[in-house]
Amino acid sequence: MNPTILVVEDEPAIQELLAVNLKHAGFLVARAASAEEGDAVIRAALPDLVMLDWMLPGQSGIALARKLRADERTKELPIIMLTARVHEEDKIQGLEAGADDYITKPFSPKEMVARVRAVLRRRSPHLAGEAINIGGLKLNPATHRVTSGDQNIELGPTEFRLLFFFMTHPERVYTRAQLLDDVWGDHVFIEERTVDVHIRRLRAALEPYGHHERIETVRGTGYRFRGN
Amino acid sequence: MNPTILVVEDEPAIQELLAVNLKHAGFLVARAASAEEGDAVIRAALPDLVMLDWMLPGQSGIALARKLRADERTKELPIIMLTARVHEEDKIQGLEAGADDYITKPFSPKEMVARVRAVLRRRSPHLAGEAINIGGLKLNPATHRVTSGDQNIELGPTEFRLLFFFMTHPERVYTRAQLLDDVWGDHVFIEERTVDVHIRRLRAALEPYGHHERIETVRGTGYRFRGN
DNA sequence: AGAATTTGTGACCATTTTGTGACAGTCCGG
DNA sequence: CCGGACTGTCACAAAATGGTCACAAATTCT
Repeated sequence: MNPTILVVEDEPAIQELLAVNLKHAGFLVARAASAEEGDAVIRAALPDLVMLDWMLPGQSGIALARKLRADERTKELPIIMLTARVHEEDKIQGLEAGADDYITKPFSPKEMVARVRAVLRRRSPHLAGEAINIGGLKLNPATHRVTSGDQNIELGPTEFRLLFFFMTHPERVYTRAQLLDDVWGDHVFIEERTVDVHIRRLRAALEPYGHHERIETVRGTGYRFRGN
Repeated sequence: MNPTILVVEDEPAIQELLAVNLKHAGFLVARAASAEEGDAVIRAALPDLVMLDWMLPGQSGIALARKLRADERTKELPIIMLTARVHEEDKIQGLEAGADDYITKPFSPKEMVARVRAVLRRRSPHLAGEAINIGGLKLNPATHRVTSGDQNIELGPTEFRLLFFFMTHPERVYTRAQLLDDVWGDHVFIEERTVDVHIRRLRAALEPYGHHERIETVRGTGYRFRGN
């Protein structure tokens, strides 16, 4: 359902930045810190798109791109190159190597995500994220907006992520632990009850529009978003 | 409730990729980086399926597979092998070792998840997250919903667990002690008559839909869920 | 039939689980 | 450096659930 994106980037901070924003946009993210590692991951499991840093320790990103294009199995794999700057000659090299798009640092996260969507859409339209509409409650991942009819619903960041997760996984019950894992991130140490509080805040925000009852409590287990 | 999958894979990036996609599909994921570690994990807590890399440092995956098949307690444990390529001879070895399916690298994450579901479904449908349907009474473990036709049946947590147990073990008589063990958990100290009360509550909840008579009393012994 | 067992039922209350409001720390833009 | 937005925790309130009990009803045994 959700596309998997492989991020090949040696700088931890930038890798993290990319990963967070992509996850936030609903993508699944795999990471690699070097071209070799990226190559290994790709040989094991084809992602839907590769985001490849131009400059990598050891084998360069562009070399990996060429290699991918040369292999029958990865010929079609979309590639986005990350570069400090694109000179004309780099561009030519890159086009040769077969990148589908470039993103130059520094980049805005929103733009980055938009580029990823654009490339995915070109390859296979259904992978790109469209606005989700469930019973009149609309969430647009691209514009980061939640609306009901023409009314704008203001949400804090966490509320937004929570609602996004629910709307992309309707009808299914999630425990507090699972929600912490999926919405907050794996390694955090947060009280499970904190989830309750955010559920409440989200409900309060949706309440004026009547959508609050979509978030159902499943006693003894967790919460569920009613998808119909 | 959600099936647990043990991933035995030494390559961190691939392990992560597997884990991310499996979690996303609603599975709980345990990890091990070597056959030995995997073995230990399995002995500590039986997962519902093992995804086993063919090539592992030290003891090979295939050796672990054989070992699992040889042990009475893990004889039935579904195994999916991850291989770089399957030669005919590997296949024979693998079949001997008792793998239920193979996934050859590179694989697409979506396909991988589909395979896992397929294997689980073969063993026991409800583990694949499928609803159980007995005579029009439907129980969906993923959404934690019980329905008859399009009517929603509200159940408390214990009632739900009890019904789940019955529906996954129809046609068989259970004593109160066995039910306490299986539905409540081993170590509890609860009056046996308490089971009767919950049976009654469950019957009451099912009664408006005519399914109450499925729960049959076997005098002098216990209860049975009629499976057809 | 009458007594003895076993199971069904309704009610009660303690415990557990969830909802809510408040609060203090952090982060960020101005 | 200030003020506002946002988050994670707490403590307490509200709700629901769960285990028992006492008694009724049903079944079996003499």
